Amino acid sequence: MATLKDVAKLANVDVSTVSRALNNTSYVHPDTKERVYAAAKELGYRPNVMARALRQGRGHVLGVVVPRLHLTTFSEILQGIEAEAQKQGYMTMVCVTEDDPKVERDRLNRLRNGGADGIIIAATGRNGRILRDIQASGVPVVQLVRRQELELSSVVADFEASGREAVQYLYQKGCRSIGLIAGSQHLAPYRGRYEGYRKAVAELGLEEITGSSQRKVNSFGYGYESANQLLDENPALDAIIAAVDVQGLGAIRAAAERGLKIPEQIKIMSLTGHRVGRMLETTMTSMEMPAFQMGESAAKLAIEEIEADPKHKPARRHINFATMLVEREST
Amino acid sequence: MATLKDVAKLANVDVSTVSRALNNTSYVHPDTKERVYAAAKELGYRPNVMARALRQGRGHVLGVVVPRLHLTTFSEILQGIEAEAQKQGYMTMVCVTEDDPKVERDRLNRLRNGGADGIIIAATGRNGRILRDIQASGVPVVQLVRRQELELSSVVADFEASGREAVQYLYQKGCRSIGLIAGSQHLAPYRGRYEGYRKAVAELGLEEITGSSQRKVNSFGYGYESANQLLDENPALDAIIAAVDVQGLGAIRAAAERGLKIPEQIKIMSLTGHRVGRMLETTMTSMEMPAFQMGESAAKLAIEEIEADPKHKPARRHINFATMLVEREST
DNA sequence: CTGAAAGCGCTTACAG
DNA sequence: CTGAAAGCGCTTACAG
Repeated sequence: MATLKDVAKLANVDVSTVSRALNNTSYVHPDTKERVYAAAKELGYRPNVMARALRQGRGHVLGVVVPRLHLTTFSEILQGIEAEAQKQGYMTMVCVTEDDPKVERDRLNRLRNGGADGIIIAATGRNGRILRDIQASGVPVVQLVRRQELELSSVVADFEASGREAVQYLYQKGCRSIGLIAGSQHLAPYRGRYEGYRKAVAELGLEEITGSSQRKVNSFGYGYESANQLLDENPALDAIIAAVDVQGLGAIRAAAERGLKIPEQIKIMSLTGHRVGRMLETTMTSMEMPAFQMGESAAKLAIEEIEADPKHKPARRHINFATMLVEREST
Repeated sequence: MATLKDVAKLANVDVSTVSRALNNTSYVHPDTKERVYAAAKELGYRPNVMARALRQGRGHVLGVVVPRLHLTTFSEILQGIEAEAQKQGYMTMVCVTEDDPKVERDRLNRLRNGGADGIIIAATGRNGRILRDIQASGVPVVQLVRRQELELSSVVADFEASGREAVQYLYQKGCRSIGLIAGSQHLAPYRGRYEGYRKAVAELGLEEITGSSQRKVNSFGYGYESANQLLDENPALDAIIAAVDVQGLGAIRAAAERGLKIPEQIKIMSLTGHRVGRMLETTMTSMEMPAFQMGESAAKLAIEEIEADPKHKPARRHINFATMLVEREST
């Protein structure tokens, strides 16, 4: 690989001149510039990003830490992050934790040692101190979907509102016995959805009916088992709200197996649309969140903070995206 | 951030000794070592990965280039890559191209300039020369899912066999008019599936019936439109094979809208399982590919070649994973 | 307008 | 067993 030195030799100038010419970083005589360009081209010169990164103290890398990608909104969010990163000249380093705090810690440590200029994370909630440390050391941290630490910027969807609106919508559709597949209360989004559900149900004078399962929370099995539990214990149930799409799929399956007609006998909807809802045999009503945009937004926040003048770092920001009811056949 | 120099000063030794002690790279007196460790700990020293990368000419980074992630097997494959990368001390840099050759070229150029030690790519097929160049320049390239260049290592599923076996399976189930949602013939996997289909149909003396659409190939809409076309043009159709799951969902939807009973009146299956097939109201038979393992395998190939003695680089390898028929309710 | 020098933070032959 | 020096490939004040 040709280096700056090789180009300099061929163009008969100093490496510093080559650097300036190639980066347009200060005036260089047009003739010289031309010679430099020609030499660079002839040698197929490509700047070494690691050297530049070391020198500038910035590698133009965004670290992204998520629990999972497959069949998850994180895959769509990640596409949004990557798109924005591309636009701004950043690369995206991705780490999958499976929500294991130890794995998370390892990856964070690796990322902070110069691997990433900023970190976007859907955290387990067990490494809060490390995250605050990282932020304090000058590497901005943006929380994704799960807001665990108030001191760190975040991009989330309004899960509480989505829980509330779902109940109101179903009530207006005539439902009076509305079950919620609640999910893990350790994680902010599930907690938020439950809060919204709880308040709306109370306001409407309905009974609170929740179901859960021992399975992995973001799974078909979780939805399937929880729905069966809800249906077993509440013969009058006329609606099921699932926290996420794959749980909703499980609930649809459970209802279908019992011969319950959707939506006539039971209405089912999901609080987090993956865009899978519209692809089903019976398409599923859901509260869609703008996942791609949320990714872009998180990337913007991180990059803005990375590139801000160190003396005037922007304040922490919490961005809350509204979710939108998309009515389909299941309700 | 504390540097080696700071640690050296505090421990009263030279930086080189600190480096040796911390990396266990040659004998250091136990007492010295202890002092170094203590100093490093006290300062919260973390090695700067960029400096190390520049010096060693290797950043322990794997570049992964895919067309898309959301609702795609690539998200699962990526999890496999990332898991193997983690295990071997590598980070994963991901680039999403949307199958745009220009984006692909840009990202590849960025990756090769020191961003990545090896590249795993599901390529558009339009940047073959760049890929061969990269491989020639010492950065190994592994093709993923789509084998476009014979000179480059690859990890794929046996798409041709999956097409063939699907036809044989449906034939044995009694189907005699089997349609294929073919997909783009520019891309190796679709071509492979079609080849398998074509041969099997010919051997069995059946008619070749294919459908397509103008929509984005890996989409619900593509499957929906193609299925409608197949059903319109072939009243006797008794089976539809979709190339990928999301197309299969579209086909199921199209059949359901026409009031066709699945599987009694029409059987539907997919040639590439995303694990979505088992979550449906009518679960979908599919040829599942071991996506996670394929990711691990691609990462292993790449890392092996990265770390091989430059004098004895391993030969190119083509790994072909068998797919497996998973029978469900749709057939 | 351009060159010479220092330095980003490491690693690694080379001495001793 | 450890230190001093060179160097990975750049960028960027500092002169002139």
